[in-house]
Amino acid sequence: MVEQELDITFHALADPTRRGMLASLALGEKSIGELAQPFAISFAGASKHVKVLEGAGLIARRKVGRTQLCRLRPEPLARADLWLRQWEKFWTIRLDRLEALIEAEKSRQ
Amino acid sequence: MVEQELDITFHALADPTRRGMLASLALGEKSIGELAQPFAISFAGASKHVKVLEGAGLIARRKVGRTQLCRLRPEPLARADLWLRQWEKFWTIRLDRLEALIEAEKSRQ
DNA sequence: GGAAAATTCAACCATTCGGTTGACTATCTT
DNA sequence: AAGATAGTCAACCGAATGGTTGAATTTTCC
Repeated sequence: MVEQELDITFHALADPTRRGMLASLALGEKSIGELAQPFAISFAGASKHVKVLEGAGLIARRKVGRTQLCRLRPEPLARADLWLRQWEKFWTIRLDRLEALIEAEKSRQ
Repeated sequence: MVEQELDITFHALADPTRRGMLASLALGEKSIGELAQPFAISFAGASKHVKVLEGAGLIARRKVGRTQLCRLRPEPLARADLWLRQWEKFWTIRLDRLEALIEAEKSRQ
């Protein structure tokens, strides 16, 4: 069953809009509208993305009046990370170089 | 550009057949046929999965006679892990519990 | 030289994806 | 009671996904 969880988690993470929403939620609870706002996307579109994230267990919601407040649920991220760290031994030698490279790219942009 | 790399990497990882192929490659170089064998899948189907993995930079190939030998390329895994570790602070408190839980599940099965 | 093996390619298929629009529901505000 | 606001639902669309089959290609083996 762990296998299928990874399917769902990695699929949820494979979309830049959804990763952006998670990043936004890292700063605190957000409504669907607030999550949609940075992206050129309809309300219904955002609602679908939120449903995917919820289906992956990456967020939870609570209703406050007419708005839905979403908050981050990090467990699936931890599981995905655990899976990725299986492979650590294959890259550790080069990870320092990689980290520097990503830093360089970030500041170049 | 880092963003799109994550799209492609996470998408490649979102399929159990492809993750299985990576696991198989962790033990050493494999031909397409050897990669296909554990899965109830056609040769051409396996070839497509391999192409996805290659497109994500997760494997490289070299031709030896009429067979294609694939080997693991861990860099994209390292990048994905780097991204996931951004979120570490959201789960660290509970990671020990999670790790135990996954261990328990593994041995229960 | 000819058969067998390891792949790839092209065409096809059903399903899913990410997006839209428009109608609907629920809640708040006035 | 009448908007306006926040969100969902259902239907649709085009593109991509994961799979197949069958023909073609390259290399090896006899």
